[in-house]
Amino acid sequence: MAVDHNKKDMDIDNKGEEEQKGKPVMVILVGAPGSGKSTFCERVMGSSLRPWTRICQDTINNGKAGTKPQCLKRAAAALKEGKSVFIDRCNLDKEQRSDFIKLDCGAQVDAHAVVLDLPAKLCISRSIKRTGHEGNLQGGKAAAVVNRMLQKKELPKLNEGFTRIVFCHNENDVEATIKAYTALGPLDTLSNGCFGQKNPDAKIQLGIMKFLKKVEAPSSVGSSSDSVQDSAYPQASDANNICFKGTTKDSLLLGVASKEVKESENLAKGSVDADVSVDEITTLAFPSISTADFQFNNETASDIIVEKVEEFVNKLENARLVLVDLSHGSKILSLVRTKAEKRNIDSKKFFTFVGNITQLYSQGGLRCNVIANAANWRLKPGGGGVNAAIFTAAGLALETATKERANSLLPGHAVVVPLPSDSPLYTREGVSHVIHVLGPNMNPQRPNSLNNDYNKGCSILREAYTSLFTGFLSILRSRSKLPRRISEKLALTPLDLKDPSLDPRNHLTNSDQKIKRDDGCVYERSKKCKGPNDETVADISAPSSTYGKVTGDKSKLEGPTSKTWGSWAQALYHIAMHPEKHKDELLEVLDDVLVLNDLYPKACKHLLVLARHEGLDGLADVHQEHLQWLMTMHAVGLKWAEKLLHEDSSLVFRLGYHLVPSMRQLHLHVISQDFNSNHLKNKKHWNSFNTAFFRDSVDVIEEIKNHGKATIKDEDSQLSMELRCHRCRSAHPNIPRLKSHISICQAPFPHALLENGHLVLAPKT
DNA sequence: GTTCTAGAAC
DNA sequence: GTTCTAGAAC
Repeated sequence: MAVDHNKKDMDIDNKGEEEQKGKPVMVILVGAPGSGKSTFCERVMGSSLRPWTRICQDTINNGKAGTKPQCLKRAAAALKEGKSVFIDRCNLDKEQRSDFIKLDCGAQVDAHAVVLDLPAKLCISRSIKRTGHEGNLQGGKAAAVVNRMLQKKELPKLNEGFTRIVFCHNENDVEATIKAYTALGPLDTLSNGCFGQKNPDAKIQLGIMKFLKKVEAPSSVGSSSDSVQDSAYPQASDANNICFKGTTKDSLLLGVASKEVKESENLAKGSVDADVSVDEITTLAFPSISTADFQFNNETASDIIVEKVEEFVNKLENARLVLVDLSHGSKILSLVRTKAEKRNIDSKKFFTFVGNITQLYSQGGLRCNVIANAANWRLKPGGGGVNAAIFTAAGLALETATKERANSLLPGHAVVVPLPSDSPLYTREGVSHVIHVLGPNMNPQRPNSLNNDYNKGCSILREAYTSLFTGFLSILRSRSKLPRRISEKLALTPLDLKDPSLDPRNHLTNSDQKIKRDDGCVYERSKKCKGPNDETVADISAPSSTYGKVTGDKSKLEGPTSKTWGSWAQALYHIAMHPEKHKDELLEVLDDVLVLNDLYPKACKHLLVLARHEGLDGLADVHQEHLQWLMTMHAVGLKWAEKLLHEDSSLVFRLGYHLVPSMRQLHLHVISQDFNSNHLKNKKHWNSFNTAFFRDSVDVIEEIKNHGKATIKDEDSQLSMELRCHRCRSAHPNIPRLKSHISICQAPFPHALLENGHLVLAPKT
């Protein structure tokens, strides 16, 4: 099975890069005498298409035993020639291995470890039986030697410098690994990661395997006997069975065997505890969002992942991003790996990794301080897959900590949750933060699927990764107390410096994020984002008298009040996030806000003041903690109104927000009240500036001060109201007639507008 | 947000 | 026949 996957990888990798030369690989075999290292090499070399050299210390000296430096020299020479090498010696401790890993052979060479961690009993009996073994370790001496070696055994870890480690505990594992290396053509690569390490927490793994079987194509799930992928998650340890059920008469051998098991456990545990406090590179491990149960197309998803990684990777400084998948044959990993290579994304800053996201350190040796969870909208455990695994591994601490941050999550959004130090995920794996992120659902079997609407799907998936990576950046910022540089200032809002817990982006209020759910864990989107139709349906099916009784059922059918943004609605957002790319369009660039002319002005003068704050899309997102933002925007808007009044004192300005904006990113309109513009064409245009749909900036500030949020209601009815002159309030049948009226109407403005600073006029002279 | 256009309103 | 609106597509 592993072989099949590799072939698939190969197909993808080779597209358009036929002429690219393969990279040699160094495979360090790790195992006691009698574990089958030489046999392993011979089996692979016997039918491999890749040029291999076997470096065997027992025979390196003209057929006699040689020294380690001889092996090193020979290995370097072979690698320089482009040959792959097997280091066929015991390599049982870290020090023995490290010189080979550090070997300088001109080119970049991946170091793999193949650990033949077979039962000691088996190794010893083979050593005893064998005659003519190259190392001359025969007969009764063997037992004592093997015993001694195994006592000092130190299992390899990825942080020694390996890109891939495979543990073989039985003959089936060995066979599968031989197959994988035999099938490794000159241009192929095998997945990075740690495979087959004994697993202390089999329950979670079984759950995940079950989940994978449910959602992956049947072809990707092999029989457990011949697959490297499956051998990573043994359902029962054969090694243990042999050790403890062994019927050997030799008590020495039994003692060796049980000691081996015990020791390997201790090693794993001890080393983690010792290293957790070491401050390593900050790393975010994240699963592919939406491609499992939510069935987002792998090809498209991989494009988006690479696109978003590319966008963020340069902002990471010393931090790294790692895309993680459990399955060795992961399609998404191989797609992303290929595309990231093509785009020359720094492989030190971003790489893919096969492993369980909840055991990256203890099982894979990869330290990740931050992990992303493919969460469900309720931010609750369950469901299966990554979400279930993370909540299980992190314990109740994560649930509690999550609840403090948010109660729900919208597709495309993320929430950063610092992990309490009593969580096992913190103590065992060194994970300090979990970022929950929710992607789009394309699975028609799940409630509220996007029904193959990949326009929406893609934009939500993009948002999801943006939110995830921005959340990660906010953690980085909160860690380093260093002042930000200019470049970061351009990309990030001031709040990013603060503790992520203060970042309003990390909080979601329930009130404006009502999301319907079904029984499961999956976010449910109403088919139409807005519209009185939905309300009507809900009213009919759930009359007001029974409203309260229909709990959690039809009464919640309105769906979310928030909406997804089409690609056309992102223009202001892009400007706010990357003002440096839009210098020509900007009238003013400040730390917190930007000022620009509205592209389609609805009056002689029509400016926008844009908040440079990720996650503030419209009034609905504004809360108490954004008050300073509103004040700044108002002050800047006022300054510009006054500036324009200075140029033309006949103008009158009004400052305000649209109740439900069409364009993403909170923006304040600064608009002159002549409405003399060819771009003002329809009822919606007019009403959006001349009904309650237009919320005066001063009123919004008051409302946020007093109530903590803006009331948003009747937006649709406001937009379809009859057309009335904003001065004399006369009604007009259509837009042309209204426009001809307002061009001549000289009536004073209504009192309400003249009071409390709603209008900005030139000072009377 | 705009553009396009069918069909309603005049 | 022309003007205008409103909904879909982008």
